[in-house]
Amino acid sequence: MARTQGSHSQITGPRIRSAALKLFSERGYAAVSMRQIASEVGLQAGALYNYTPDKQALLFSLMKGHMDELLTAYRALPRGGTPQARLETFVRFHIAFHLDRPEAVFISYMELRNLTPENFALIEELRGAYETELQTILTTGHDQGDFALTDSKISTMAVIAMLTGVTTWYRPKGRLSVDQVQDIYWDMVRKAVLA
Amino acid sequence: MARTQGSHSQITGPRIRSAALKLFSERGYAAVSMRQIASEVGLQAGALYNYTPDKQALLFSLMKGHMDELLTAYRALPRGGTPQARLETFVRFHIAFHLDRPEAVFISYMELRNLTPENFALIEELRGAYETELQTILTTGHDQGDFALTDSKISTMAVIAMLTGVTTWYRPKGRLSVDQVQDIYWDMVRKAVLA
DNA sequence: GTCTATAAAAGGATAGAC
DNA sequence: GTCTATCCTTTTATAGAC
Repeated sequence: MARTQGSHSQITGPRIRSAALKLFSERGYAAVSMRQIASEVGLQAGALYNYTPDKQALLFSLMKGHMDELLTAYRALPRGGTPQARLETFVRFHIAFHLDRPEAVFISYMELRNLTPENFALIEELRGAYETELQTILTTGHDQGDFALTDSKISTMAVIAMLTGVTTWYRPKGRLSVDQVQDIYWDMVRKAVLA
Repeated sequence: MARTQGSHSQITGPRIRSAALKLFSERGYAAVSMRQIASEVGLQAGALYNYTPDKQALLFSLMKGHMDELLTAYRALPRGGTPQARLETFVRFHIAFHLDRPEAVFISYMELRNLTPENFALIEELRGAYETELQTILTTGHDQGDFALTDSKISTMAVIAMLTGVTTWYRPKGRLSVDQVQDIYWDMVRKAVLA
């Protein structure tokens, strides 16, 4: 049965992170109190400080973890093939990855301004690295004559904005599967950059 | 010279709205206090309540004003022509309108969750009406064989997400003019929905 | 219409008992 | 490792003087 006191260090940390992820994504970092996070986990507020030095570190940890996971997962994919094949891989990966963790995606886009300047710079560097992965594909394809782009940086931003937008409307119980969504977006992206 | 007391009802209201718009967009609704808004205008916090019943009403007023302006401005445009011409009008309008008021755009996308349920429903209705304008263009073009769409609702969301994304990277002093940005995005949208 | 003053609640974070 | 208790600050909103 439930204990109201005792030692749970192995599982309490992840539960706090999970609760913070949920509450931050639902209500926003600034609108969520440490007491609310603690309550969600079944703790008193003071106990949280055994796991994070402060609220800011908790937010940063969630965002850093998300960006690290994004880059690691993408870079673990096979990288060969034509620019078109690599672009298709990117599109399908981006959609699947983002639809799989909507809360972390939401936080990572919405709470940037609540990071300290130092933490913001670190997250932006990771985001930039991910964007560069796509931009490299697009410029390679452009140089080989497969793609027609006026400006590779803008195309990069446009494609990422379009793809990330799936998280604003997709619902797992909805009428479309992730596979179908991937097919539809790949079709639009493919045509949009076509030579 | 500056007065520290006195009556300014004609201009204080707009200045409060302007200050709130700026601060909400920079730091987020929940992170901005009424004192900070008042300070930005050169008032004490209590004076704000001559202009708004509470903080929530101030946020809602800004978002409602933005959405009303968006719909009114779009519907004032000429509506005739082929689906392709109407789509181009939409794309260019959406970019120009959004780049012209980045703060209101930011708030209207980021602060939805800080609205009361009633206010949220009202804003969502306006957003839905705007999306329907685009979806109508796309389905008309699809039915006439000009466009090839797997799913008109998804195409609508994808195009809007892509276009609205300009506000995340565009800077007025940057290397591209609004005209150039419109050209680039219109090229991508046009190809993306092409039959 | 704005000020000062204040009420009443909630916030982040810490100390010390267990 | 968690609890209770508390410090100190900040918050939204109101009351009454000017």
